[in-house]
Amino acid sequence: MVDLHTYVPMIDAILSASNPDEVTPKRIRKALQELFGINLDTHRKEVNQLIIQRFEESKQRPRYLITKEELRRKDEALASKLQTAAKRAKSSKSSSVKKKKKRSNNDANSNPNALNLRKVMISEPLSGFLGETSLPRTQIVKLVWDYIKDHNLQNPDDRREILCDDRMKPIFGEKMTMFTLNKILSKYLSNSEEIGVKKSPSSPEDKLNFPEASEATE
DNA sequence: TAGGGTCTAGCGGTTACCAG
DNA sequence: CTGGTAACCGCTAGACCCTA
Repeated sequence: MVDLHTYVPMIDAILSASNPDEVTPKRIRKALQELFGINLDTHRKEVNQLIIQRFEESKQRPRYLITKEELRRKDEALASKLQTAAKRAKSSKSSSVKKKKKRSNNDANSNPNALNLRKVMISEPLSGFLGETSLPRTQIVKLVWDYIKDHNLQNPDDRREILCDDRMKPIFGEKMTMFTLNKILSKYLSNSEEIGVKKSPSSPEDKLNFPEASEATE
């Protein structure tokens, strides 16, 4: 039985010396193997868990060479990677489980939906129309619908169609359907609070900007 | 065969309409 | 009455393929 805690000081050292954008549990494990001349493959899960644990604790310790903001961002990035690694390790166990087409309600409920919480920047003239410069997307849609109903702008023959008034025309045009509403809205909404905000690595362009995001998981 | 890497569907929120 | 559909978004669980 290997006492993994023997390697804690070295894990800490690697974590503190590593670039959070590049470090992964796998890389740390491999570094340990090289440094100590051992094979940790049979203890992979335990080692990964220990690395994640040390990472969490390392967040409590100060680092002086970078700014607080930089530190916060790097920690968030690494935390995200390590958490994803932990999730994947968990989910991989169920790979043989019968496929489910839909996720359970429990899963959905345990995940606060980013779409509902994340604020988007509203550009002119929509911001003038709504009187807000940033709101969650769902709230923007709701506000627009409130306005439409308050002013009775739906086509009585086809209530999916919206006949825009003078205030709406510069933004939405003469008329639109409830489906194109979202499409038009998206023209005036931008991501997000700041340039370079963390985006999903799932799109091709993001992979270019965040190449490590797709390789960091274990 | 386990686990890493990549890809994709579904989540929530809004509404009205239509088919079963 | 209920569920599906339509538009849009970022994130993530889960599926699938590949590698060691």
